[in-house]
Amino acid sequence: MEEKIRNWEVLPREFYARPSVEVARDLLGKVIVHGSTAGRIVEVEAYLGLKDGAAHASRGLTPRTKVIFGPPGHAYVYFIYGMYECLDLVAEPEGSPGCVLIRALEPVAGIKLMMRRRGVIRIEETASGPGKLTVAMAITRKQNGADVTIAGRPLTVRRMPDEEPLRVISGPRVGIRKAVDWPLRFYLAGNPHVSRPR
DNA sequence: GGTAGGATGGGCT
DNA sequence: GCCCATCCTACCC
Repeated sequence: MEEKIRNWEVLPREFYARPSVEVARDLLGKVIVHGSTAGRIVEVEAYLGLKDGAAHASRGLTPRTKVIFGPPGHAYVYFIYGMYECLDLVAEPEGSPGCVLIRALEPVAGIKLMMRRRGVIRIEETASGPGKLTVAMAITRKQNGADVTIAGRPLTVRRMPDEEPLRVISGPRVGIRKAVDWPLRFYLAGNPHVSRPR
Protein backbone atom coordinates (compact mmCIF):
# COMPACT_ATOMS: atom_id res chain seq x y z
CA MET A 1 0.00 0.00 0.00
CA GLU A 2 1.21 3.45 -0.78
CA GLU A 3 2.52 5.19 2.30
CA LYS A 4 0.12 8.15 2.03
CA ILE A 5 -2.92 5.90 2.46
CA ARG A 6 -1.60 4.69 5.80
CA ASN A 7 -2.02 8.26 7.03
CA TRP A 8 -5.64 8.65 5.96
CA GLU A 9 -8.12 8.81 8.84
CA VAL A 10 -9.74 5.51 9.76
CA LEU A 11 -13.53 5.89 10.10
CA PRO A 12 -14.40 5.68 13.82
CA ARG A 13 -17.05 3.41 15.28
CA GLU A 14 -19.48 6.35 15.67
CA PHE A 15 -19.59 6.63 11.88
CA TYR A 16 -21.24 3.21 11.72
CA ALA A 17 -23.52 3.60 14.77
CA ARG A 18 -26.30 5.26 12.74
CA PRO A 19 -29.21 4.14 10.57
CA SER A 20 -28.00 1.75 7.85
CA VAL A 21 -29.29 3.93 5.02
CA GLU A 22 -27.29 6.93 6.24
CA VAL A 23 -24.17 4.82 6.67
CA ALA A 24 -24.62 3.35 3.19
CA ARG A 25 -24.90 6.74 1.54
CA ASP A 26 -21.94 8.12 3.47
CA LEU A 27 -19.68 5.14 2.69
CA LEU A 28 -19.64 6.19 -0.97
CA GLY A 29 -16.25 7.74 -1.72
CA LYS A 30 -14.56 6.15 1.31
CA VAL A 31 -11.64 3.75 0.80
CA ILE A 32 -11.40 0.13 1.90
CA VAL A 33 -7.85 -0.96 2.63
CA HIS A 34 -6.79 -4.59 2.93
CA GLY A 35 -3.12 -5.46 3.01
CA SER A 36 -1.41 -3.76 0.09
CA THR A 37 -4.64 -3.16 -1.83
CA ALA A 38 -7.15 -0.34 -1.58
CA GLY A 39 -10.37 0.57 -3.36
CA ARG A 40 -12.77 3.52 -3.33
CA ILE A 41 -16.38 2.59 -2.65
CA VAL A 42 -18.59 3.47 -5.63
CA GLU A 43 -21.68 1.27 -5.02
CA VAL A 44 -23.43 0.04 -1.87
CA GLU A 45 -26.72 -1.39 -0.66
CA ALA A 46 -28.35 -1.01 2.76
CA TYR A 47 -29.83 -4.08 4.45
CA LEU A 48 -32.09 -3.51 7.42
CA GLY A 49 -33.47 -5.67 10.21
CA LEU A 50 -36.51 -7.80 10.88
CA LYS A 51 -38.83 -5.88 8.51
CA ASP A 52 -36.49 -6.23 5.51
CA GLY A 53 -37.31 -9.60 3.93
CA ALA A 54 -34.22 -9.43 1.72
CA ALA A 55 -31.87 -9.05 4.68
CA HIS A 56 -30.11 -12.03 6.23
CA ALA A 57 -30.93 -10.49 9.62
CA SER A 58 -34.68 -10.70 8.93
CA ARG A 59 -34.54 -14.37 10.04
CA GLY A 60 -33.33 -13.26 13.43
CA LEU A 61 -30.23 -14.10 15.42
CA THR A 62 -28.47 -17.21 14.05
CA PRO A 63 -24.84 -18.36 14.00
CA ARG A 64 -24.42 -16.65 10.65
CA THR A 65 -26.19 -13.38 11.46
CA LYS A 66 -24.80 -12.77 14.92
CA VAL A 67 -22.19 -10.35 13.53
CA ILE A 68 -24.97 -8.18 12.08
CA PHE A 69 -26.54 -7.91 15.55
CA GLY A 70 -23.18 -7.10 17.12
CA PRO A 71 -21.32 -3.80 17.50
CA PRO A 72 -21.00 -1.51 14.47
CA GLY A 73 -17.78 -1.06 12.52
CA HIS A 74 -17.15 -4.75 11.96
CA ALA A 75 -16.99 -6.78 8.74
CA TYR A 76 -19.74 -9.27 7.89
CA VAL A 77 -18.38 -11.65 5.24
CA TYR A 78 -20.62 -14.43 3.96
CA PHE A 79 -20.45 -17.23 1.38
CA ILE A 80 -22.98 -17.23 -1.45
CA TYR A 81 -23.86 -19.39 -4.46
CA GLY A 82 -21.32 -22.01 -3.46
CA MET A 83 -18.54 -19.94 -4.93
CA TYR A 84 -18.40 -16.31 -3.87
CA GLU A 85 -17.93 -14.25 -0.77
CA CYS A 86 -19.43 -10.81 -0.13
CA LEU A 87 -18.33 -8.03 2.22
CA ASP A 88 -20.69 -5.98 4.38
CA LEU A 89 -19.96 -3.40 7.05
CA VAL A 90 -22.11 -3.59 10.17
CA ALA A 91 -24.13 -0.47 11.00
CA GLU A 92 -26.59 0.58 13.74
CA PRO A 93 -25.91 0.46 17.50
CA GLU A 94 -25.12 -2.92 19.03
CA GLY A 95 -28.20 -5.11 19.30
CA SER A 96 -29.92 -3.39 16.35
CA PRO A 97 -29.36 -5.32 13.10
CA GLY A 98 -28.29 -3.51 9.93
CA CYS A 99 -25.43 -3.56 7.48
CA VAL A 100 -24.16 -2.21 4.18
CA LEU A 101 -23.21 -4.49 1.29
CA ILE A 102 -20.16 -3.19 -0.58
CA ARG A 103 -21.06 -3.80 -4.23
CA ALA A 104 -18.25 -2.16 -6.20
CA LEU A 105 -14.87 -0.49 -5.78
CA GLU A 106 -12.62 1.69 -7.88
CA PRO A 107 -9.08 0.31 -7.42
CA VAL A 108 -6.79 2.83 -5.73
CA ALA A 109 -3.65 0.93 -4.67
CA GLY A 110 -2.20 -2.48 -5.43
CA ILE A 111 -4.05 -2.29 -8.71
CA LYS A 112 -1.84 -4.75 -10.58
CA LEU A 113 -2.19 -7.30 -7.79
CA MET A 114 -5.96 -6.88 -7.78
CA MET A 115 -6.15 -7.39 -11.55
CA ARG A 116 -3.87 -10.43 -11.36
CA ARG A 117 -6.04 -12.04 -8.67
CA ARG A 118 -9.07 -11.51 -10.88
CA GLY A 119 -7.41 -12.55 -14.11
CA VAL A 120 -8.58 -9.47 -15.99
CA ILE A 121 -6.84 -6.91 -18.19
CA ARG A 122 -9.38 -4.09 -17.91
CA ILE A 123 -9.46 -2.17 -14.64
CA GLU A 124 -13.23 -1.74 -14.88
CA GLU A 125 -13.67 -5.52 -14.54
CA THR A 126 -11.52 -5.75 -11.42
CA ALA A 127 -13.92 -4.91 -8.58
CA SER A 128 -17.22 -4.03 -10.30
CA GLY A 129 -19.35 -6.46 -8.29
CA PRO A 130 -19.64 -7.79 -4.73
CA GLY A 131 -18.12 -11.18 -5.59
CA LYS A 132 -15.42 -9.62 -7.72
CA LEU A 133 -14.11 -7.15 -5.15
CA THR A 134 -13.55 -9.78 -2.47
CA VAL A 135 -11.42 -11.78 -4.92
CA ALA A 136 -9.49 -8.65 -5.96
CA MET A 137 -8.78 -7.69 -2.32
CA ALA A 138 -8.40 -11.27 -0.99
CA ILE A 139 -11.20 -10.81 1.54
CA THR A 140 -12.62 -14.12 2.78
CA ARG A 141 -14.69 -15.48 5.63
CA LYS A 142 -11.52 -15.30 7.72
CA GLN A 143 -12.31 -11.57 7.97
CA ASN A 144 -15.86 -12.20 9.21
CA GLY A 145 -16.27 -10.23 12.42
CA ALA A 146 -13.08 -8.22 11.95
CA ASP A 147 -13.07 -4.73 13.51
CA VAL A 148 -12.45 -2.25 10.69
CA THR A 149 -12.08 0.84 12.92
CA ILE A 150 -8.57 0.17 14.21
CA ALA A 151 -5.59 1.67 12.35
CA GLY A 152 -2.83 -0.91 12.07
CA ARG A 153 -5.20 -3.79 11.40
CA PRO A 154 -5.06 -5.34 7.90
CA LEU A 155 -8.67 -4.38 7.07
CA THR A 156 -9.74 -0.76 7.54
CA VAL A 157 -12.00 1.86 5.96
CA ARG A 158 -10.59 5.34 5.52
CA ARG A 159 -11.49 8.85 4.46
CA MET A 160 -9.51 10.49 1.65
CA PRO A 161 -8.22 13.91 2.74
CA ASP A 162 -9.38 15.54 -0.51
CA GLU A 163 -12.87 14.06 -0.72
CA GLU A 164 -15.06 15.86 -3.25
CA PRO A 165 -18.87 16.25 -3.44
CA LEU A 166 -20.49 13.20 -5.01
CA ARG A 167 -23.39 12.74 -7.42
CA VAL A 168 -25.35 9.83 -5.97
CA ILE A 169 -28.08 7.79 -7.68
CA SER A 170 -30.43 5.55 -5.69
CA GLY A 171 -32.56 2.67 -6.88
CA PRO A 172 -33.73 -0.88 -6.18
CA ARG A 173 -31.28 -3.43 -4.82
CA VAL A 174 -29.81 -6.04 -7.14
CA GLY A 175 -30.35 -9.80 -7.09
CA ILE A 176 -33.05 -10.04 -4.42
CA ARG A 177 -36.59 -11.44 -4.53
CA LYS A 178 -38.14 -9.67 -1.53
CA ALA A 179 -38.60 -5.94 -0.88
CA VAL A 180 -37.55 -5.40 -4.49
CA ASP A 181 -38.98 -1.88 -4.65
CA TRP A 182 -37.12 -0.38 -1.72
CA PRO A 183 -34.57 2.14 -3.08
CA LEU A 184 -31.70 1.04 -0.88
CA ARG A 185 -29.00 0.85 -3.55
CA PHE A 186 -26.69 3.85 -3.91
CA TYR A 187 -23.98 4.42 -6.50
CA LEU A 188 -21.89 7.18 -8.04
CA ALA A 189 -23.33 8.66 -11.23
CA GLY A 190 -21.29 7.81 -14.31
CA ASN A 191 -18.63 5.83 -12.47
CA PRO A 192 -17.28 3.06 -14.76
CA HIS A 193 -16.68 0.66 -11.84
CA VAL A 194 -20.35 0.36 -10.87
CA SER A 195 -21.65 -3.19 -11.29
CA ARG A 196 -24.75 -2.30 -13.26
CA PRO A 197 -25.04 1.25 -14.55
CA ARG A 198 -28.67 2.45 -14.60
C1' DG B 1 -25.16 -5.43 -28.46
C1' DG B 2 -27.93 -8.97 -25.56
C1' DT B 3 -29.38 -13.04 -22.32
C1' DA B 4 -30.15 -18.04 -20.59
C1' DG B 5 -28.18 -21.45 -18.04
C1' DG B 6 -24.86 -23.69 -15.18
C1' DA B 7 -21.33 -23.90 -11.52
C1' DT B 8 -21.29 -25.08 -6.53
C1' DG B 9 -21.93 -25.49 -1.32
C1' DG B 10 -23.63 -23.48 3.11
C1' DG B 11 -27.72 -22.04 5.85
C1' DC B 12 -31.97 -22.95 7.39
C1' DT B 13 -36.88 -25.21 7.39
C1' DG C 1 -34.79 -30.01 -0.08
C1' DC C 2 -34.89 -25.42 -1.38
C1' DC C 3 -33.07 -21.01 -1.53
C1' DC C 4 -29.57 -18.01 -2.36
C1' DA C 5 -27.33 -9.89 -1.45
C1' DT C 6 -23.06 -13.93 -8.05
C1' DC C 7 -20.33 -14.49 -12.07
C1' DC C 8 -18.88 -16.43 -16.44
C1' DT C 9 -19.56 -18.71 -20.76
C1' DA C 10 -21.88 -19.88 -24.77
C1' DC C 11 -24.69 -18.50 -27.98
C1' DC C 12 -27.65 -15.31 -30.48
C1' DC C 13 -28.70 -11.18 -32.71
